[in-house]
Amino acid sequence: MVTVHDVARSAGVSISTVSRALAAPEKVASATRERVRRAAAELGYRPNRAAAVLRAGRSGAYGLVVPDLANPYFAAVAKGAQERAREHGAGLFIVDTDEDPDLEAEAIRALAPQTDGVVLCSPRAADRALGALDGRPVVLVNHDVAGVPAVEADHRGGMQRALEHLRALGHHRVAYVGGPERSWSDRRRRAGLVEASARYDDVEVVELGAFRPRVEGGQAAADLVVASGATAVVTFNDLVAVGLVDRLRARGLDVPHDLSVVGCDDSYVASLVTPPLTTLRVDLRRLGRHAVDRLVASASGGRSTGAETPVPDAPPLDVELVVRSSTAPPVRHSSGGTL
Amino acid sequence: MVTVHDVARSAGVSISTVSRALAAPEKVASATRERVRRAAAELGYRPNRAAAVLRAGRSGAYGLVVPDLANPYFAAVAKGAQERAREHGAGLFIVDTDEDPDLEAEAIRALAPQTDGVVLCSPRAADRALGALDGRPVVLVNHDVAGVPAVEADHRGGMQRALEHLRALGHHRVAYVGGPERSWSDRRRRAGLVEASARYDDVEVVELGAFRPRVEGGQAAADLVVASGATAVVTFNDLVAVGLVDRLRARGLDVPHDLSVVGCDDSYVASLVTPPLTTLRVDLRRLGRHAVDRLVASASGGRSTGAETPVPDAPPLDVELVVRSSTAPPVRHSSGGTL
DNA sequence: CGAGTGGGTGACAACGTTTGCATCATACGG
DNA sequence: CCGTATGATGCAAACGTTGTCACCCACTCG
Repeated sequence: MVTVHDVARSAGVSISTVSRALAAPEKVASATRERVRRAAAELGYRPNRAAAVLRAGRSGAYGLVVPDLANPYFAAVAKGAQERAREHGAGLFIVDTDEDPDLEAEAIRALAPQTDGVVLCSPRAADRALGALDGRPVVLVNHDVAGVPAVEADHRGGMQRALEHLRALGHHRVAYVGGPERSWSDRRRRAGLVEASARYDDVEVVELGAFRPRVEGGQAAADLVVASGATAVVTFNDLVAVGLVDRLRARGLDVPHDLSVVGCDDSYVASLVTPPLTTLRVDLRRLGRHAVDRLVASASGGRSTGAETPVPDAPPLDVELVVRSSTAPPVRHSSGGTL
Repeated sequence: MVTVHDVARSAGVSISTVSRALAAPEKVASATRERVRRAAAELGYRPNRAAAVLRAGRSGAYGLVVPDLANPYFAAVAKGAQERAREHGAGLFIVDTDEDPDLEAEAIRALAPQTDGVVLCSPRAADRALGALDGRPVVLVNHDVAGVPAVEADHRGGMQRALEHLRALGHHRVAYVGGPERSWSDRRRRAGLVEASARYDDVEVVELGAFRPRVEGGQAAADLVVASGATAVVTFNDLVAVGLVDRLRARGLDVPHDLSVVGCDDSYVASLVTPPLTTLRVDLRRLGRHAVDRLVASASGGRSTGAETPVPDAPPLDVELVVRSSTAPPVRHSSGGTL
């Protein structure tokens, strides 16, 4: 193993100079710096992370906690976060909690001491989670706790756009098929849609209860949607939309003619199913990148100044409407007058 | 921060005893062990990983290199690997190389010194990659290099099952729509199908060239498949199958009546599209778990014995055929006699 | 009853880095 | 030409853990 000592000997300087030349280049004369750099490159020196961590207290690695890596939503966030961490020269420990709050708390407890900060994505037990971190830098994704930096998508704006789209098509009664009861995202989306509808007096929103955020959830919701008399529906995510479409078809109803469907997330199933789904797209990769950026900012900022450096809250990420074939004007057939 | 010293003082023993009581319980008297354990728990002692790594040389973390986390295939493998690593009490650094061979080599170079071993999943540059690791434990997934432990799925058996299924339905001419040219998986699947067909003298396989392993690839392949005169087709993966079905439909052909389609992977799109795809399922999560198990085995085995402990090659994971609605007997319409 | 044995424990060195402090040389102002 | 300020460098002490070695005691066997 090549150590600072080897580099120092080869460059004819002391180990302190080597360390400084690599970590704090401005503190060393440029000639020396170059000599050290060359020697390091030549010997293939790679600083021992463990030693640096031990001495300096910071680890050069961050943590990311997600409920389910197999869910393309979180996979995309993880990809973005990983990418950005790499660009910052840091590693990323990814932990999949399998949606288990206990596992989540445990993961954080294990992660906290060996990382410089943790990104919590859609935490299932934010309260306990935050307790386990005692003051270590943390960034929340899809969650909100007073005083804790967070990164989020502009759900409100997205829902606004979805509703405008449906209204422009001529829909006046729109159902919302919600996700899990305790989901923060669900609350935001639901509220966004209701809020958007309040702006118009010719559109009303029917809120439908909690459903599993999967295909089965959509299947379970379909009959309620039909019974609600809505001509259009916005779902918690794309999978729910897929299940909804599936069940509607089984009942002989046609999407979009009998019912317009808007999904959420634009996960890649949205474009694959029949009909391709109109959906709300969030740049998840970017969400992950942002989260890491904020973490880096609060981690280094907090350290260098000593005092609390309140990293300014970033503006929420744009949510855009992707129009495909699952939305259309409502047909005014026999049931047209029932509303 | 609570250190061994604090625990030692509290338990009235020396730091060595504390270290042993926690790491090598059998080497310490049970009464002392209990006392130490209790003191540690009471103080909330958490060993400093960095210090342990620095001193002991092993890091308690593994690395996983995947080409694309957003691909559900790799996401599933990553999930399994992460899960198993956690069960082993280790962390997992996941690096997404974005299919870039350079990034892959760099990732490994960065990962190698700070982990106890690395899992390379579908490496894009296995040769360079392995060079970068100089002798550190490594396990390959979906790849094969002489002398390097690997974990793989039983592609041969899977293809055998797919072909038997199609033959039983009455197909005699089966096309294979291949994936990327340099893909190891593609070579295995292709060879598996050809090999299976060789067992029967009433079935022949038409191999079709390299296609992108995505929806577009399938769309591009569709016309060639039709022209080939095959009545059934097996694709490199599910996405290709989806693209294929899409283009066939656009041409007014029906799946499964005009052409039976078998996908690969049973990624979750397979059951969502219309018609739901018959496909070959691999338990990817298990694949990831196995990879980590083998890594742990070769990492600890190699260390404890000193000599090379050739971890026995694990049997390939079962690949099972999931029959849905994209396969059916060929119809003997006008073109029935052409073959 | 003494020597040998071995389990249990403590003292201490090392792991490779960062960093506060001391040192040295150089340049500048008086 | 000397004193001081300043910038560049070296020395050495940590960081918290593991593991080697030596030690002590109790027990056993001759």
